[in-house]
Amino acid sequence: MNASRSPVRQSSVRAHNLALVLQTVANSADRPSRAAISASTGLTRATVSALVDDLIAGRLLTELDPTPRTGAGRPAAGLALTPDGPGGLGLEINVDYLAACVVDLTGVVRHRFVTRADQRLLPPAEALAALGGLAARARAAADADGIELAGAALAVPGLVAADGLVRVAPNLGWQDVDVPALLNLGLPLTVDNEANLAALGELRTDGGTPTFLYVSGEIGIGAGIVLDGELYRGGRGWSGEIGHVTVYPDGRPCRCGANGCLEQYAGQEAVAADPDLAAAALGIALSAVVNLLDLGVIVLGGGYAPEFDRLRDGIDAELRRRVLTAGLAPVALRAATLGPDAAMRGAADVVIGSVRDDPASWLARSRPAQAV
Amino acid sequence: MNASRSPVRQSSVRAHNLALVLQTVANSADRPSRAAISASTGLTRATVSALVDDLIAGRLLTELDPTPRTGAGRPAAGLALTPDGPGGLGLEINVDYLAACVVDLTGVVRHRFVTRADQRLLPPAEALAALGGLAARARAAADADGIELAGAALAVPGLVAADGLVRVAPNLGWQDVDVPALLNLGLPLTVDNEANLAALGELRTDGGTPTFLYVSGEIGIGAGIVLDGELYRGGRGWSGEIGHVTVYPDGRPCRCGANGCLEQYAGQEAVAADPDLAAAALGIALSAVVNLLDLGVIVLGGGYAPEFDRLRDGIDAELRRRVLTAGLAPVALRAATLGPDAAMRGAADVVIGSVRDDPASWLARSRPAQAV
DNA sequence: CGGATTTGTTTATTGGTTGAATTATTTGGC
DNA sequence: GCCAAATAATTCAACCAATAAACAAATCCG
Repeated sequence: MNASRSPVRQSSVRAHNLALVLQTVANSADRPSRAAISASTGLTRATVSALVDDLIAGRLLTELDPTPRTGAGRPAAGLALTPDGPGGLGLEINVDYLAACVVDLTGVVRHRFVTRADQRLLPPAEALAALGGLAARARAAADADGIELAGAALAVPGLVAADGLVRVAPNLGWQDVDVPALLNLGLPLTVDNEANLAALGELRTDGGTPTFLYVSGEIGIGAGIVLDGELYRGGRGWSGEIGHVTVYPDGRPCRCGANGCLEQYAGQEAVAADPDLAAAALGIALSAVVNLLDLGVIVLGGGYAPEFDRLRDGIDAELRRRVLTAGLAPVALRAATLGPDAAMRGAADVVIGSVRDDPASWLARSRPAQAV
Repeated sequence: MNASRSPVRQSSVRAHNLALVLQTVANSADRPSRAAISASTGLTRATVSALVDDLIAGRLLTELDPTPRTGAGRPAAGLALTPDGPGGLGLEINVDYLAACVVDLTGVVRHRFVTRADQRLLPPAEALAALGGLAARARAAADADGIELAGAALAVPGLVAADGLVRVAPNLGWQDVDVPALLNLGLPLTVDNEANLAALGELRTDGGTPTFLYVSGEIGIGAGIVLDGELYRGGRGWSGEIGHVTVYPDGRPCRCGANGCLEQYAGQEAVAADPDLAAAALGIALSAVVNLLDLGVIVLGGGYAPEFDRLRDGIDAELRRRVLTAGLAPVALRAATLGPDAAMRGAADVVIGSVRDDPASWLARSRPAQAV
């Protein structure tokens, strides 16, 4: 148990239990009743009722008239997340497109906007201005649906510091771009690495194992490490740079200055040129990850997903050979289920996840002008 | 915020705040007063007083008569951890010795017992029986000091499953040894990998950065990954197997069946034979770790500690070359401060850490026979 | 010696969960 | 068709723990 550094007051108890109830509903396949929530959380029915009342009043839950249950006794009222409560604005900027989407609390993509254009030619401020326009359209669409955006998150193909400063995004040609200063949406904005956010997108859609590695193969190679349902960002937010893990110490020179980086053997071009070489290199690097972190599941996304069948066996062979515990428990390899939208979806999920994880803060917000 | 799966009742609030107060005292360089604790935690003085009363009654804190303070106003009563409260029993079994120690709540090693003998010749049951004898001596010594052992933890050089089952300890010749069944001390027993526990030992003594990698070079090479002050054990508890990270894909064959594992280039023999080669190989593997996990500190322990000066530059060179973010923030390399006792110390620290992190459970224990 | 100052305790209040009793709404048996 | 059993949800008194504010204790300083 890691006792965090802050005191707990009674209101924290309520905040915690509100989150507990909301997440129980969210993670439930069916529509649980108050009594079912009480049974599965250990809270009293009375307490659950009180909490649910708050969540309904705050437009996070709805009671469904048609009760999906049978048996003897008073029928239960099914509870579910509201599709017309708060929503998340997911944004992505990448080499050849801009994208925005609105996801409601239930996780459904309600609106999706994409602009194809080469972003490498533009100064960051212009690219972000264009993205701001897209975001405004998304926001108008959300307003029309009665969805109040709780925040926005932006996926960037680069290293992002904790405050949203993009230190370097090589394929965009960006360096030290202060995104929050250039992209003011009037919403709380989170900026994160695209592989990180794509990993979170996979987490939410999969629903299965909460601990896995997501590897995205584009021009560069990035990875998102999800441990116990949470993204591991590292000390400075620069985790997951698997593209620069050394595979062949004296191998091909990399643009980063080192030799034999994975990126040179399993980047987009390399995969196209020689899938077997790419698979072997990936297998070597992934074995290192599994030996270090004891992950049971690896998800291949981005450009790897469509090539999955061509890569699988080659990767598997290396994993079986090089992972110390491969004999005790095999490593599962899967293709990502989300397509190219993964990062944008993950970004939106981060926003709605923040509401689902801490509904009390959302309910307590100084209610902003509804649908300006 | 990760809302965990359990409900929070009022008693949890108290449990949390008890831990908060106790840890505030533990992490304080001086002897804080109730008022100082109140200021640094945000709890009311009245609340702190009530909590401190409980902790004193439960023999976790003591009030120090000589108050180390000056100024105007009523003098404060200094608070400190009691040296005669609960203690931890740290155990270690390794290739050529058995060891046990008693550490009190303040972190001081009160007693230490070591038996040198080759454990590879013995069946596991016999080795554990001998360890049990050592543990009994340690317990008697603790009793004589008025220390009530809160539990025991055992460091083993091998893969340990969550329930204490040692799946394989190659250098002991163990396979599937059910340690808790063979070593009944009448105390809660934790079994963990030696590198993991040594890492925790370093964490407690260092007190500095809570995120680092501890690498221990013995016959095999193990690593403990400490993230935000907590050991990362991986999905099945088998994290940190850095010894089998591939360094040279087509290199020397390893006893694990793969080729080019770090262990073949930086194990005990390899370091002795060619320190430069070992340093380069370590540097390559450590670069992979840093690229993946964004760690800022690496601690070299075990057999590496005495060789630190010979290894440092070679490792550093590879890190500078191969870590993508080396230019943005350098990686700090350090030798471990704890000697060969690190794992045993870490084991004892785990026990006293469990009391410090959750004093409420300790206070609520069905008081066992004192000093049987 | 008396005011200022800081520490620690006492007391009434508040917020939030609990448990038991109560009300509500269905199924099923006679 | 009506009553018993069963299940769902709400109401209400009790309790637990933190809070705020007043109060008591112990020292320094002028």
